[in-house]
Amino acid sequence: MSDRVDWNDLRERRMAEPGVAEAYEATRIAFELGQEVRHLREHNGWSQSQLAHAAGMTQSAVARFEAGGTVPTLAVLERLARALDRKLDVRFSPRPEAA
Amino acid sequence: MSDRVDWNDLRERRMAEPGVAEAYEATRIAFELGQEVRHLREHNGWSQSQLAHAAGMTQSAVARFEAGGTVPTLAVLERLARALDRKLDVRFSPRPEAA
DNA sequence: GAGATCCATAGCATTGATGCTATGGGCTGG
DNA sequence: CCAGCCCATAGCATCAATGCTATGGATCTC
Repeated sequence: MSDRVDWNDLRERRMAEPGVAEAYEATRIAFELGQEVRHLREHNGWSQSQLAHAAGMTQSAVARFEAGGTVPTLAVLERLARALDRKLDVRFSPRPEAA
Repeated sequence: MSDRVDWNDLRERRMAEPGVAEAYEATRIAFELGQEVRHLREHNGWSQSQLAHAAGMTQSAVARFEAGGTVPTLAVLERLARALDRKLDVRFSPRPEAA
C-alpha cells in the first residue's frame, strides 16, 4: 500500500510543511477533485485513456491528476468537466460565520 | 477606455482563438473571479496592497489577477479566499440536463 | 508644488503544471 | 505463455502563473 507510493508521500509531506496552510488547502482540494473525477469516470465506465482522449489530454496526465499528484489548473479542470458533461464551478462562498 | 488596455485585449484575443472553447471558459472564469475579488476587496475598503499583504502576495499580483490578466491557480485563489474570509469552492456540478 | 496613496504595467527569474513518450506490473482471455 | 487492456510513474521540454522590483499616471492633501 505504501510501497511504490510516491505522490501520497509527496502530498503528505507537502501538507506537513509549516506555515503553508494555504498550500495545504490547495493540495487537499486537488486531491478531492481527483477522487471526484475518478468516481465520475468509473461511473461512466471509462478508462483513463478514454477520458483523457475526451478531455484532450493523455492517460498519464489523467492518472497524475486523479492521484492528486499536482494541483490542477482551471483550464484542465474545465476540460475534464466538459468531457464528463459537468459544469466547473469555482466560487468564493461565504464562511460559516464564526457568529 | 481602450487606450492603455493590454490585457483586455489579450484576453479577447485569447477567447477568440479557434478550437479553444475550454481555454475560453477558463479565461472567462478567471475574469469573473477577478471581478468578484475586486468587489469583495472594495467592499472591505481595502487597497490592493492591503489585500496583497493579507494574502501573502504583492500588489502587482493582485492587480494582474483582478484585471483578469492571467488564469489564477488554485493556490492563489485559496490564499485570496482566506484573506477575504471566504471559502474557496471548486466543484463539478451537474449540467442543466439537456432534458 | 512637494508628498503620499492607489492602481496599472513592465520585465525578469523561478517554479510548477502539462504534454508526450515509454516502461512496468497486474489481470484476463485465448 | 502471449496478447491486450488498464493504471502508475518516470523523464524531459515547454509554457504560463507568480513573485519581485520599479515606474508612471491620477488623485488628494497640505
